[in-house]
Amino acid sequence: MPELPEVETIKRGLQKRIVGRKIKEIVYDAPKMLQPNPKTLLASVVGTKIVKVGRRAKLILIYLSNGNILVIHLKLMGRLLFRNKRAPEDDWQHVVLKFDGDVELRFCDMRKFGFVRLIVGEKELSSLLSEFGPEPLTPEFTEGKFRDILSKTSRPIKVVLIDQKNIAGVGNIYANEALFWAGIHPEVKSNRLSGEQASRLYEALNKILKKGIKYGGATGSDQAYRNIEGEVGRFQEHFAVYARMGEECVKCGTKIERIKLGGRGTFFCPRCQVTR
DNA sequence: ATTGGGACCTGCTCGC
DNA sequence: TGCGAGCAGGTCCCAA
Repeated sequence: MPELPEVETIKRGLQKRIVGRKIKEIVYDAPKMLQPNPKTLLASVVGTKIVKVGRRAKLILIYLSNGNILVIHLKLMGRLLFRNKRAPEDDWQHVVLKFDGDVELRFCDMRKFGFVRLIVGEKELSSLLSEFGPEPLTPEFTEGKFRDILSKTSRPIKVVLIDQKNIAGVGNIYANEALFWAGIHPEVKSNRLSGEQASRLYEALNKILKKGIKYGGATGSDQAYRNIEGEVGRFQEHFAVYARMGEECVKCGTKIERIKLGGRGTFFCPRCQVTR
């Protein structure tokens, strides 16, 4: 669920709330969510201070005063909630970082797919992060680079967009939306896009990711996504195609269709989104 | 080399 | 009303 804009929103919240705090204790009831294992993680984390918070792709990076880094992935349903320790327990609360000042960060995840991973030093971190493609909304993500990536494969463009090795942070929602605004059918082979189409898609992708951040991310009908204060996002109010199967296209009124691509739901307007 | 499917888990919705 | 099948935004791993 949480894609680049949602994770970015969470990161910004964490920057305001947890930087400078000391981690006094970590409690958990789902050992698998702590990697490589709870004992190792706790031993090198408890007692340190948080020096900064970052993001790469859909990963949250929490830099600690001893040079180690906590990497958090929320997968489909994970939430990070910043709470006073006396606040009532949250749903699916499985890992809690307890800070000084009677506050804590609660990692809640109904499916326990998410994880907190201990990374020892910058070297291990850069090797982990090097697996990802360029980061959108940064200078490294140029139109030239984007076109180069698209030209290297014949997979459907929708599948290429959500592959983290190609472009970091784009998931199902934003890939569907970007393709709609670019007027491109999701099944078009990536290396068959015209220069014009690739250019439009580059612009659409950047625009939709910025818009997602502006609206604080998207909280779908399952209500899964929250920012760290527990609030829902507002980008879902601006979905053009995602989760709108059978509803009218915002541009032409044609009914939005749904197919399956890359193993997941893919939504598009059969009239506005063309193959060439 | 790609790509499709299942696994990881749990809860919700839909159709019979 | 009850029940099982199918589905869910991410990623990894394996087999074809």
